[in-house]
Amino acid sequence: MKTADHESLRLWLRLFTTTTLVERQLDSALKRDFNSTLPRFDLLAQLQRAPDGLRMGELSDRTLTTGGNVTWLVRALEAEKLVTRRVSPTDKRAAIVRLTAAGRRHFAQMAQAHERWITDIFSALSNHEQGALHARLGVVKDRVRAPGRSS
Amino acid sequence: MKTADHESLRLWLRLFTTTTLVERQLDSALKRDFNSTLPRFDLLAQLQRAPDGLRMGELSDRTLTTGGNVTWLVRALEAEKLVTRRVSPTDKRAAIVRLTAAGRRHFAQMAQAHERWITDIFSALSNHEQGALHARLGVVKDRVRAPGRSS
DNA sequence: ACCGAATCCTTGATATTTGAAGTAATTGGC
DNA sequence: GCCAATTACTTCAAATATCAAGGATTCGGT
Repeated sequence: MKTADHESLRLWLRLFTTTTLVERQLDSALKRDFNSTLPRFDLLAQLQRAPDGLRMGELSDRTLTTGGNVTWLVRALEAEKLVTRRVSPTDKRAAIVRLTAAGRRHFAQMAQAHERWITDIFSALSNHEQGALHARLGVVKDRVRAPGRSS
Repeated sequence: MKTADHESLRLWLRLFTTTTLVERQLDSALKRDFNSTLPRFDLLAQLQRAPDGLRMGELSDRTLTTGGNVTWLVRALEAEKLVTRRVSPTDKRAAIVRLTAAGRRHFAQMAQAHERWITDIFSALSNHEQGALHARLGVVKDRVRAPGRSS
């Protein structure tokens, strides 16, 4: 009984711990090599997937952060000329954010290193195992009812 | 090639997303029902496992937060009479933190609800699948070289 | 015993995130 | 077309977290 009862709890603890550890490693590597952070990287990654740009709200959904935070992040990235904002022609309330050419270049470099780090970390698992993990996590994720984000 | 290349990336994105979603759900449920937070709960959980108490540094390791933050959290919990601190008899630099009786009661209530929430979320997976997930995550976790934390 | 190095924590400045409230613009039902 | 309800953002204060620096203490070799 004891084992079965706490199985989920142990799983959650491990999920949390593992994710946090990976997150820190990535974050500190981004800081070290690019003077950036994971939230910034995440935001830029979303933008890169969207050649036509994204609205603030879409960024907020996809990066799983609050609107206020997106405003803050975008302001900083804009100051560094990595993104631009402009008012949507069809809805004056909305702002559309895009990568600049410099932003694309900068992101491309980070993405390459980022992928190396990730691949290295997860190379401890076979491709097949990674697929299984991905699928199982998908089941859990759907159960928590996710609003946005692609994957 | 494309699929294989980005397999790890997709996995990491999903790991991150899933964990974040679960984390939020738990955090807001703790706030709603107990006016608490996940970091507080996590800290109390570590203390409960340690009847003899833990030093600040041990708490910091096990909860994966910085020392300054542990100081802050413990100060708050102490003000609520949920934990006590005393100087270690063998090392005057160290402070030993313990749950109070009230802290134990309070934690027990939260833990019960917490376990229900977790069990519910992960019930989407069979016991066997949970075990497999746990094992795979363990492999990843070990690879990232974790310093502390039990599970 | 003594001194420099390492350890344990706390502090204070900073950075980041959230959450609630406010502003502007759009929509939908009359 | 008009107005209340909704939506998209921004702002601001409060909550949290990090990081570097500093004080106290202990440890290790001599």
